[in-house]
Amino acid sequence: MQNLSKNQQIIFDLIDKSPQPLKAYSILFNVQKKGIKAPLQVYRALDKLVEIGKIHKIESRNAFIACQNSSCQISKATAFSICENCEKVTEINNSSLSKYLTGFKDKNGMKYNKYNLEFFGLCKKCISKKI
Amino acid sequence: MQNLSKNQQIIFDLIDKSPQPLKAYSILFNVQKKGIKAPLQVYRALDKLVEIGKIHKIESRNAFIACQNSSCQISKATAFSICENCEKVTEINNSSLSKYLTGFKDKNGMKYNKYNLEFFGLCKKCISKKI
DNA sequence: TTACAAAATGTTATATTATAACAATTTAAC
DNA sequence: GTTAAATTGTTATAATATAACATTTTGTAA
Ligand SMILES: [Zn+2]
Ligand SMILES: [Zn+2]
Ligand SMILES: [Zn+2]
Ligand SMILES: [Zn+2]
Repeated sequence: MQNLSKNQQIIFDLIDKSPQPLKAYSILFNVQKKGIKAPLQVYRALDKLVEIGKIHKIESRNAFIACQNSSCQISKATAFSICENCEKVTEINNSSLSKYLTGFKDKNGMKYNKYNLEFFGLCKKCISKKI
Repeated sequence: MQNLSKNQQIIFDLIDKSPQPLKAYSILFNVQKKGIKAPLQVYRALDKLVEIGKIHKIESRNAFIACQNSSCQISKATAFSICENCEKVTEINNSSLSKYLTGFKDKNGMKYNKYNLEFFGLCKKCISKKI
């Protein structure tokens, strides 16, 4: 766990406080008052934060969420549940699932060193609202 | 299995013949000689093809691949292996995996109706080349 | 066979997401 | 202190995707 640089810390703090995933340009808008003015500054910080496992990218949403586990072994094994109604995203921390997927071998002979899994459905709240 | 419209058929044929996933603007470039001139025409066909399960979107690559199974129950349960060296993508068809994931229940009480899984690593060829 | 609705198409403009290229500054290691 | 690596700053541009609106085609049923 290394120290974050100024821009990395500003952007991580914002994402970490957010209850839902944030998009890059929404992050940009929110950190402009702190002196981060250009998309590239945001993307560079995001790249680094993803690389060190402090945040994850939700690929189907082009959005970023703070890691809710212990940096997921540097983002090598990630799983999320995504509510298609309210867009709430939760990181799944389930050892049976991660064991199964980490140990998974397909017949194609590929050697996997990473996976990303996204489940879609309705969250408890949205089910109970019968939406 | 409904019939495809003209644009849908043109674009599906192109994707289906391709050994690797295709990106939207690469598709656009390749079908301009067939009269499809605007991005929106491509995206509309892609949306429809995804909806009916003839193709899948590889989210981490923003690219599209023809379904290699039987339209994956209308794209509700998809898994891919992606070589990070040569970018070869293969659709995984493994009933143990799909059973496990379709039956997966997390403690958060969410009801899942869909998932997408992407494995990353090195394909056989790239391993043997020791890249 | 006409009338209607749904789906698909055509077209222009624009929004959103992401990177290239280059220069300067800060940080960390030796 | 010198150097290399990482980070930052800045402008421009590339790549991905959708909005809005008009028209045409297709399927269905009176
Ligand atoms: Zn995590
Ligand atoms: Zn919800
Ligand atoms: Zn499929
Ligand atoms: Zn390969």
